Amino acid sequence: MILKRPKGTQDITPGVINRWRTVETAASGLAEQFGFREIRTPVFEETGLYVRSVGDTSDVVTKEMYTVSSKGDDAFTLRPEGTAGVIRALLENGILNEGFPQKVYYIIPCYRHEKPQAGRFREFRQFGVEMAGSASPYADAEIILLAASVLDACGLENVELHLNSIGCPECRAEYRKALKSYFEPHIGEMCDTCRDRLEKNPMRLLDCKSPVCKEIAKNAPVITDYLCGGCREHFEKLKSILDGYEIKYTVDPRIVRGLDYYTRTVFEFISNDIGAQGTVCGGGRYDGLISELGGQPTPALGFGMGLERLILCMEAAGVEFDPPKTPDLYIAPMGERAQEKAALLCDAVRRAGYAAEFDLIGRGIKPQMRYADKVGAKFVCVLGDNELDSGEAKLKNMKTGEETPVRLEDFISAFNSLLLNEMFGSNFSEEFGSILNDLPAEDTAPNNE
RNA sequence: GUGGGUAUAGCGUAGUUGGUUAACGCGUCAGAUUGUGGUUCUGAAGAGCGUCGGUUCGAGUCCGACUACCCACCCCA
Repeated sequence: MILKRPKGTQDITPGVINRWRTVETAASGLAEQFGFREIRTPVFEETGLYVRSVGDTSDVVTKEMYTVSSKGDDAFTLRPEGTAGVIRALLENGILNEGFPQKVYYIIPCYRHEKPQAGRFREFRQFGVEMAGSASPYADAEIILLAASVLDACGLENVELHLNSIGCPECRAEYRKALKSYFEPHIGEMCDTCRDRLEKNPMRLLDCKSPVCKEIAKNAPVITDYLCGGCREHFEKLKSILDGYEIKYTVDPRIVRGLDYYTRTVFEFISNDIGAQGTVCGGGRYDGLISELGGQPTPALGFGMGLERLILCMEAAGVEFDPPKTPDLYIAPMGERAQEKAALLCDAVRRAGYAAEFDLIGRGIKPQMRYADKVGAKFVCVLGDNELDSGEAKLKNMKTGEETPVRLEDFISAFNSLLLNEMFGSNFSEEFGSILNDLPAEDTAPNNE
């Protein structure tokens, strides 16, 4: 009986790992271009961290956390999101004392006990960034631009940016009052959860999908009419910066976000191609979080991008992923004596910086050729008694079928020139080979990245 | 937590109104005269039809329960 993986998790098998490499290199590369440095924090944190940051009434905290007790000590929770742990780490390591702004990014697995569905998992991976120390709308624009750049680099064009401002605690209080007085007369007609929301979190009333509530919410007051002067100015400036970047967005007053720490700017990048869970990236500003977690009051903001959703979008759009790495050379030994030689030769080729394989299961020549073809080997070298006795073998170019004789004693330099010719043109090694041969082998080999 | 759908070899599927040794494609392995791949041809291995229990002379095909997965609500990445 084969055991099954836990519900809501997935295996990322070798056959699809290149999809992940594609998005991870795009994300980390762009983040670093924007001046974000990578940070890595524990997968579990003290439960209280999430209760204080994400919010003790949020769905994430009240019903989705994987909390474990550790030998009767404190309760720990598998991180349901990245921001809280990263801010904790920035505080704990004094990084916020090193000057502003601080900009970090991460690629991490997160855990939420939800019922799995298309684009929703119990273990999912996020690319996230956090920036601390800037209250400027240029900072908001900067992270939105970064997110848009990553989506763009992944070949996605049908992902829409939805933007909103939910104000600061002051103007939000005004807005809540307005919402309450608007909904109160209608509350009898609305669904149970909404009745509950009226007191606890009236902003969620706008989000309800039930037709009746939706209809009622249609004419509800919008937050943008209740923003205080500072918040309004911030939002207007952000929009004009985005216009300058020619980033398209729609102002969507219904975006309120389920994590309690957000203030002012909130945004989502939404796709229509991957089912009901279309939010590929969500983020915003959280100016109150750092002080909430015990630091000096410091403006901050960030976003999280769901990598499996990102990959789903790319698959739906037919985007080509970076191809997997293939062997530069496959050595096909025939017989015991040849296998010994093949093993040593293979080792030498790898030390020269190339990817190489040889037969490990004693197959005949034909299956070996098939294997070499299947794994996409660029060259094959057949090694049998003839080659061992004469000291000369052939390197077969699998694309052209062309065979080049090589002396086994200077196999590496011959292979080097062959590959360089392949990459840069037919006479490359004749013109530059002598220079390259004087260099250490490692420096002349392509690094295959 | 609520609702709907599906469940046949490693993967993707076919299995008519229940009836002989469960079929096909891909993949895997092996051959097609002697040491060379990608095409083609031939052959082989591999499931007893999610589990349990019913109905029946007889069930992959009908009924029930359970389980798993998928999708949707909710919420979010």
